Amino acid sequence: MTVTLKDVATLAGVSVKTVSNVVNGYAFVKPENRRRVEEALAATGYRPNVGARNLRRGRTGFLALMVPELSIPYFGELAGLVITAAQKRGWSVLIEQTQGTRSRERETLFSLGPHLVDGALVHPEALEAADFPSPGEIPLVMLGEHAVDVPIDHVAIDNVLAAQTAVSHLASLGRTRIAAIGRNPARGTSSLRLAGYREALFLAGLSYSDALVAPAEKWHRSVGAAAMRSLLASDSPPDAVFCFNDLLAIGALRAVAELGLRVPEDVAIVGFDNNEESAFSLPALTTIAPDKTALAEAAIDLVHRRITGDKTSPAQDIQTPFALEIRESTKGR
Amino acid sequence: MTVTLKDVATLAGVSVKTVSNVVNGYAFVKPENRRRVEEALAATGYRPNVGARNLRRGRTGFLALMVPELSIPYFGELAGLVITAAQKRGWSVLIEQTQGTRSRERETLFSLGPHLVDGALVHPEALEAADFPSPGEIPLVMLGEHAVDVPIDHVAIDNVLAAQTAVSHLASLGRTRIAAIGRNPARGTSSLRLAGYREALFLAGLSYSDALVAPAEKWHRSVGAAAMRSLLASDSPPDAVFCFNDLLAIGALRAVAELGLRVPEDVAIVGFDNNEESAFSLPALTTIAPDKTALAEAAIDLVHRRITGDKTSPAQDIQTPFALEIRESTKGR
DNA sequence: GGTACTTTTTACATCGTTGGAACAACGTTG
DNA sequence: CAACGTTGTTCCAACGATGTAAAAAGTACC
Repeated sequence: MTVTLKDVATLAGVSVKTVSNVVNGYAFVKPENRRRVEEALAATGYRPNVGARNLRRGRTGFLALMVPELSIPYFGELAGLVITAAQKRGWSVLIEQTQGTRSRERETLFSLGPHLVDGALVHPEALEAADFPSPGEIPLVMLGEHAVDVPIDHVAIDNVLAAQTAVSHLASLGRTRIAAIGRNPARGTSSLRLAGYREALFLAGLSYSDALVAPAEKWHRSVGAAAMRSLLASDSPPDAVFCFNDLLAIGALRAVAELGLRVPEDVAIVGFDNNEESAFSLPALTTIAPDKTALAEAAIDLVHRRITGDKTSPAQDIQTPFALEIRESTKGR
Repeated sequence: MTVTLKDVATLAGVSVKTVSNVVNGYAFVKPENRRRVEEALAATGYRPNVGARNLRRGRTGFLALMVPELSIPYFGELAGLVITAAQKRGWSVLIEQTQGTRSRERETLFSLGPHLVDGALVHPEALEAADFPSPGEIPLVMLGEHAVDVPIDHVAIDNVLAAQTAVSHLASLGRTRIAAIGRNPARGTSSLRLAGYREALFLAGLSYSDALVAPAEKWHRSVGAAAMRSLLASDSPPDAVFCFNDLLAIGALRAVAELGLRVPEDVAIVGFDNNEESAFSLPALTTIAPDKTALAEAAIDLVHRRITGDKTSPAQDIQTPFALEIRESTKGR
């Protein structure tokens, strides 16, 4: 049923290796033979057995991408871009979901044998430094915020600066009671964005207050709504909110609307991630827009470099660009 | 560096095969030897070489999932569920994106050699019957609407009935000028949902009018907004709209809002897919909610059955449940 | 102690492919 | 025409695992 090199060789009347040579574009094959082999190839519909080839070459042709959940828009979008970038380099991408739990992340990281994939892009959420495998197992690139300090290649935007930019924008609109939603000590991202938030407050001459920082276990829409409700229920409610991602912001928008308040007149809202949906919310969401394409391509670039040779140079830390996308939720319509 | 069976065997002082037997849980191994092997296994940190094992066994341990684009929420959510369901059965999932173009879909389908993956779940958008590979290549399961008539296992909800349900809901609210957005002759889904739309109109005693059916090349938010604008600009604008997916509906919501009209008072809107974001739009979207988990699990079930044995029984056609999720965009707040 | 049987281990071939060495064929050259 | 470099092809081993079959070890019984 399945056609092997041997079948093609028999049909073409040459050795298996000659067929292999044709398939792999080896230069020195007599035109006559090349023609015969190519005909046999076409006639049989030969497809190389990737497994066997990789066994021989010591490569698998696969990359793993580890993310919390594909159903989260940011990761869906990112995964799509990573797959596209990987394809250009001839890799197929295997996706592993961890639900953002530390145990699943550890398990996944550990299960990525060198035989399964050539390398991996990981977007950790809760991993700690100790969880990382001894370096040199397989090439690893970390995506997203550099929560822990491990000597591993890493690509992300400058989270502190991005958060600071978002909050400074709110301050520049004259808002003085700027809240934040998304504090979560277990997530590295959270502390970076919180740091940016505090920096911006400081630069604007505003004072920091714990009461204005709402925690959020999961950064989901419903959590954002709940957090917003509790902020608005306080004695001195905020006149602006920086949400640590767009989902929280979308939830916040809804909570504000349900209380009959207006965005941005009563409360201005800024998100983070620039999910596609955020350009269409009502009102459209002002947000930090990371260049996700650049992120995906830089990551693939890095892992490519590690796989093809460079095993030794020190871990790199690449920052990709971002922009503040100003929309209706801060500037109105 | 990499540990093979041979290394473990040397360390344990037994033959390679005995180690293999231990690894694979073969019954007749002397307790003493088993212990020694297990120690050696632990000491070396042996991980089986998946490629080699599969070469021998003729299995790869991978499934492919072919979708148009992961950044589309429906596919992101579905892919997540498929991966989870596959994992329970010990498969890893490889994702291929086609952008919904026929050529990419054909290419992808063709490139799925039997060596690369054990089976594939495909969600075609533009494929035609002639594009399908000769049956028996690798197990294939079609997800989503059965656009073309090919003898291939297939899982989906009843699209005609679902569309009919959605539109009947609008009619039951007393709406009489019910429009539709999403007509696209190149997509099988479109004709099914259009058929359901017409059925519902008929059942409600409403007449069909081409003028109320807006085409949509891509079912994206911006297209939905544009289509809605043109519907509202007509002489006798609709008082309700059935959008062929949630993205179109989200776009429509925005167009209505930009014109200063109200949903659902002036125009009621129903979507299709129940994307997570649709529960949080303003107003929240009434929509057809397919049971995506059931869909993913049924598909994995089917492909599992085909891979492990049953190659001969006729193609199955499984219908998974759906529900009408009534929210603010039709019933108000 | 020999026979028959069961349990345990091993050697070997094999999956489909490619790298390397060996070999064959060829035209040039001295 | 022998020696030689160049080109083209074949043979063999290897990648790491497992199935098969046969060898070895152990047990039971007469």
